[in-house]
Amino acid sequence: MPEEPAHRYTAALAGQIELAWQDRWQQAGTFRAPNPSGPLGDGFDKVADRPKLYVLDMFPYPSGAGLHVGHPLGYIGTDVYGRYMRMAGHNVLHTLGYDAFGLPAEQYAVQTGTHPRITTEANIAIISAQLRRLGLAHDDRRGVATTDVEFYRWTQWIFLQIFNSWYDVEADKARPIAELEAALASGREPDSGTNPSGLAWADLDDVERRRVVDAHRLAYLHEAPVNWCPGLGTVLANEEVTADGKSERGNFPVFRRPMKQWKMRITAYVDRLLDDLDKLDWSDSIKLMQRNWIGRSEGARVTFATVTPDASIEVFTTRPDTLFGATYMVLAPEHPLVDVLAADAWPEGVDSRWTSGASTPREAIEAYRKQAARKSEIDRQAESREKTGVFLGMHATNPVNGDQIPVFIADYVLMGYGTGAIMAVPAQDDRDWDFATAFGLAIVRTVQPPEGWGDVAFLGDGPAINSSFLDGLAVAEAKVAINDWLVEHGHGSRTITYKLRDWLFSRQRYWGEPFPIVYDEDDLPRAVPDSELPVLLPEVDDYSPRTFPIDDVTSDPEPPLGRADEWVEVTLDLGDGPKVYRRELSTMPNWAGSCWYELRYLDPTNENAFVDPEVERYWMGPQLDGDLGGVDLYVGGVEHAVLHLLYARFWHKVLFDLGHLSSSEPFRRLVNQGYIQAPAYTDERGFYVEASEVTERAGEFFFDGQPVNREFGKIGKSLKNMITPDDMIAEYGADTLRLYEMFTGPLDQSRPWETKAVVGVFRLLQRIWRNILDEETGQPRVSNDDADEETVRTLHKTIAAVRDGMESLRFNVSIARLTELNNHLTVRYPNGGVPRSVAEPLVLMLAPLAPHTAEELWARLGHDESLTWTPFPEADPALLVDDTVEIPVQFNGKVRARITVAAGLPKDELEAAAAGDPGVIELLDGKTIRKTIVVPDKLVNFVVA
RNA sequence: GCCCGGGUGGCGGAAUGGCAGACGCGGAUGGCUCAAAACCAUCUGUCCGAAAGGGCAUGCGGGUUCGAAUCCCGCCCCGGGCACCA
Repeated sequence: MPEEPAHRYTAALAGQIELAWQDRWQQAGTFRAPNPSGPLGDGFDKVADRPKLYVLDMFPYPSGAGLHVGHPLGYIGTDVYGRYMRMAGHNVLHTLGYDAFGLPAEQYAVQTGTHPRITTEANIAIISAQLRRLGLAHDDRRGVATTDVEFYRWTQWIFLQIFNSWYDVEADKARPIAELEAALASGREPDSGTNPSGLAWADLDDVERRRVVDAHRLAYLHEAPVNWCPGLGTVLANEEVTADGKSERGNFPVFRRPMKQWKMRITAYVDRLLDDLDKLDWSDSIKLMQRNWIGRSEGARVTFATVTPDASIEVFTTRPDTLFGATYMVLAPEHPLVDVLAADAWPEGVDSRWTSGASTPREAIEAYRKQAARKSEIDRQAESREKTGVFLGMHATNPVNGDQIPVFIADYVLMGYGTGAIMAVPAQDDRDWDFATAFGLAIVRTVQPPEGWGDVAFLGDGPAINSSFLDGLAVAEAKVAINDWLVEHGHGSRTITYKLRDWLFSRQRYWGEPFPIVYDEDDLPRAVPDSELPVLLPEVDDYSPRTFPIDDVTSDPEPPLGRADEWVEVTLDLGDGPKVYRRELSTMPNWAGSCWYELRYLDPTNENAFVDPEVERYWMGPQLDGDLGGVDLYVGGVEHAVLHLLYARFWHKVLFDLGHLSSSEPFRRLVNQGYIQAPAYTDERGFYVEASEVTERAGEFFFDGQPVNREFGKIGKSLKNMITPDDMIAEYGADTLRLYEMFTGPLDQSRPWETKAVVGVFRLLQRIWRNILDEETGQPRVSNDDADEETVRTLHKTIAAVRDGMESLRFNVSIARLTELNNHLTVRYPNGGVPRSVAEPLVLMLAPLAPHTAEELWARLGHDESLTWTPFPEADPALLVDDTVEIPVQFNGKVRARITVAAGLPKDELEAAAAGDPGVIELLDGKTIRKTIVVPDKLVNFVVA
């Protein structure tokens, strides 16, 4: 029997309402944000007097699995905020595109032969349907994908801007490379390290000059160590390499070796990337992560002479004050000096621990390098690991005391940081201590540890000892003194180093942006002219790179683009007549598109520029003195705290330097949303198993009959624990899903998914609906009577609290306060008749959170227009304060009584009222008041004995 | 290993130096009903107590303060990142 009232708020009704409103919004173009000019400029005059607001989400990768319930957390958050701010009077720009180049589509293509574009477009279609169903207020004209030809054409253009630039340290900004060429021609010295020949510019031939210029560019070719997997024919990410040095796919050996790669000179920007952090509205934790990642440290370079002339070892140290305690040295196994320095034979009486049993140093080095090449960097830095290494059979001279100290290679020293070599001071460094202990090396303390310090390194401050002229100085003083000494005697200099390395920009893959670069007969790179853009990704019949015998370390990769024979060679006229050139075969990394997509959203159809300057200035330009400009609110996962956010800041600054942008930072305010976590399960081997097929018996978890371990982590394919929004929408509707995700906690907090708790917010919508509409007829059951004073006060307190929650992105509190208001109405008006003067603000406050339901209620209350542009209710400050307040009276900080007094009672009167209260007098009997703390409107605390 | 974040009832959370546990889920009891569901009402941190009332309680240990979930120090556990996953 269908007992249910015809107009009750059910999942079916919610679904109908939602689809109808989504169609209506789309037809009306409700969420289209007009630009100040250009093709998207229609209707700007209507919003010209509003402040602008640019809200941005980190865009999704269109994975084949579609969206999971974790994705929309941020999207709903920005949607609620954007809708609220629009009602609060702003011109809001909000849209969403796709970060669509990437490995999964390519790997699928390798396996199936399906073109990644087909897979990607199908995935985008699925995801955009999922997103549309959430009712997000996006401007549908702006949602570009990084794989669109008209998008990556500009990614290539920006690459060329970077390629055709150099960093002028004097001017502290990037400048066009042509200006460098002009300066070099008129006598400017090349930057250090860019002219290995040492000859004057006039004495260089054309090719040598081009090499010098190329070495200045912000995008340049460089030998960089990578994980080379000949069996797969490609370079792998550290995460694709297993602990024992095999590829995760295929289980082939992986070798760490240098390879010629494109790099981006992000290190030229370190100081600006650091300094400008101060001006950004980002959380302190993210700023700290970026600072630590950049890793600026002040220290000294110290030169250690060896018996080989012209082959002294340069080290960077942050502790030059400990130089007297340097009892040995370590080079990274890949360090170029290793081959130069290594002795031909072991010295007489060499310690057997130093040789690893090899008969000559070179033999030991070769074996050790092989072993080190199989380890990941994370592994190599793990402090817990046992220290390994081999002796080079030779010594270096400690410049301060002339001691001959042995030189080793060891994998705990990395080529990528500092100079790739260290002076080892076991007494003041844990890793050096462990190594020295294992190899029987001398340990000399040069900082006095405190009394009773154990048999371990001492990293703290204390007076210098065993250090000649430094003795007695504290660490900071000793650093200054030794630096002066090093400079004076020509053994070193004060320097600053950074952990940040230049950005490795090449990928030996198919599904990415082709480089707009060709090589000439001298094998030097040349820019493809802007008029030849885009360089289209060619068709190939096989998406995999050429593979090699699994232990062929030395062969060079042949990326998939090499299979496009007709494409690889191209005839161009680069100003010296038509010639045949060979194209760059690698593609750009996935990060490239995400470095500038926020700019393209502003002007997605522009064919003449990546963005129109006027449009960019309107949406992202600096607003006040000291403001650097950028997106007004950027929301995304904290996993992008360093890489994406640093790369995007870097590109933005280059474009700013070259005069293409008015803003010098891309993201003015950043909020990291939390994760929705879900249980994931690993089997005995540590591999993830499909979470939906795991069963629970008596608190234990089983997969396919075998016990598995439960952990909580990010939802997604890698943990095999997908939960999709589609099921939730089918069961409750999109507004309920939106409310649930916003209700489970503040936006920046992670939370576990709990399907059975979703019903709570569904009931809230149902109760609001019932308080406003008759469930039998669907007609309003509100009255035009005035609300009573308590209801009016409750309404205004709710408005203030809801606004506060919206602005601080703590929507859970806004929802709780709306629930309280609605509960109050349910009790006060059990038979209907909620005053319209309360019902309407309630609907408007609900609108950013549950827009479909709110629109429907608003329409049924008799409004023809969408409430999207209706002003958000404002609280009357006079109604926020009550006439009387209840004050807790504490004894020694514990509440013992309560008194009710007039609000705003001054301190002395409040104290008198508390002391005069009969209950308090009784409690005070026999006690002495030592002190009284009075906080008006808050509490009274008697400190008694 | 290094860097960042988090830990409050059975569960999600509220309170950011001033009444710990708002709001919701779950649970209990009652109403309505022939009955069930739905709905409505009341209760629901824990221990002692018939009650009144009181003790304990915000991962663990210490500290600052009249007063600490909140600030400081040390530890434990969980999550994120570590440069070619996105």
